[in-house]
Amino acid sequence: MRRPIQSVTPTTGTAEVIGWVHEVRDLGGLAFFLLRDRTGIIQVTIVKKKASEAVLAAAKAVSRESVVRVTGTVKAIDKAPGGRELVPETFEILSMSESPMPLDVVEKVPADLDTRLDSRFLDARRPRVTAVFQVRSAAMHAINNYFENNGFINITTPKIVAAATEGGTELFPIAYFDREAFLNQSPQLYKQMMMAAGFEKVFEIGPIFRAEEHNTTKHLNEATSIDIEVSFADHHEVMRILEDLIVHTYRHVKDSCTDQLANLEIADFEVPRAPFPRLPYAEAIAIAQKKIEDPIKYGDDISSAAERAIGADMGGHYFIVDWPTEIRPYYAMPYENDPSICKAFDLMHPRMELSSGAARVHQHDLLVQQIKKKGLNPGSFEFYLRPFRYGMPPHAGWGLGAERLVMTMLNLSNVREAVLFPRDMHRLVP
RNA sequence: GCCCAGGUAGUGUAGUGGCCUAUCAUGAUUGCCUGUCACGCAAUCGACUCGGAUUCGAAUUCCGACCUGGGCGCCA
Repeated sequence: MRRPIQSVTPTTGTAEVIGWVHEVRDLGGLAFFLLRDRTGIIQVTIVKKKASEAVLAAAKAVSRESVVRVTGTVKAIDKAPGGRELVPETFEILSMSESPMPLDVVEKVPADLDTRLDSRFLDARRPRVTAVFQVRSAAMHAINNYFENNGFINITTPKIVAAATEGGTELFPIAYFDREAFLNQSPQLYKQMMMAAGFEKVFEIGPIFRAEEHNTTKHLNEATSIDIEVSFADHHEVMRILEDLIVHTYRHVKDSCTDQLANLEIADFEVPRAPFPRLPYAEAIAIAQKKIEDPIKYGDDISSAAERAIGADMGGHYFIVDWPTEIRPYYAMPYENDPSICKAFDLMHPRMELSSGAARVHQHDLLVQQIKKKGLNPGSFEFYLRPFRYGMPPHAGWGLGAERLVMTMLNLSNVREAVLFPRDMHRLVP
């Protein structure tokens, strides 16, 4: 029976392990092989005078990063990593690795991100890369659990659509039989339609596609969006859900990923404390005006430089609330007493935006009016507008970028580090 | 899309007109080595993105293409 390497202790007795040959140190009469699986590393020690012919032959033939099965007795020994080593009775090569390798798994020599992504399967053998995706997995698990435990219905909506969700962003056109279709930029319209269906609380975690030619460390052309929509809720309520979810997710990662965080050399993993400050847009602009060179004024989008300046001031997660209606999508609900601002918000990490959401317009006529104001044609949104004529409840929701959440949580320098196979302007393979 | 910086062995780098038969590390191959843990020692192998131009001479200068990184813009 194969054992995970981590489970082999000084008192294990005999063990079978299967893993990749991480390093080889041949001292002459004595040779050390480090074997790695996703749980850890164990030293296999061969005393050449005592080992069988078959073990010696396999050990001589094997190359680094080959897959081998080793059975033998476990010896407690202080000098070995983990306080134990395996003395092989059998040493079998299951799959030889070619050499040279496209990159150095052991990380004696660094590799550029581009080189790493070209050989992502090898890159991901590195413990610190594995750790990122184990943390991502744990975070997504926590998020799914949170929704399931709080009465949300998990929905799946189409990624092939006929028209843009919001205007503005560029879409990827695709051939749909004899028609043109697009990859969806957001589940926004569909999750809103499920409010009219009476689902009350829905969530969807799925891919979104944007054909923007952006070339930055925080944008992807294919990303994972965590979306919710809640009936009879306003923006305050969904902000509370969002901050609660963030705290819950951080706490789960902190509790369940101690080894991974150690691998990533994150010693001071802090769970943020809710409630997060609510910073009105107007005040955010005022902070930015004081701190950055570039002119920024009320009514502008918040630039990256402004984001960072305000983030430095706030020091942790925070919301920017009460945005000018003009710079938010048509479905954001304007305040009744001052329609020039709306019930929209962004959740910010000091480094960047993580999420945006709003209380939505649920009145058909107001929605049509707002669509027109944005210079869009209500005719192309007919499928979306119809539900608003037959009893659409008031509702609110948000979308949260999964990759940015992982990126900021682990302080990764590039969002591509949080995606196995990133899609950007230059990368379509692998 | 714009601006800046780059493209040299499998990987990461040094080299800004001749001293380059191109540096260093890692790697691979071979040999030696019984406690390594970035093992050590010795030998060997392996590279100037492509096309054009300038020049007696180009990895190095110029032009073009392609590719990469960072910043901005666009975008949530």
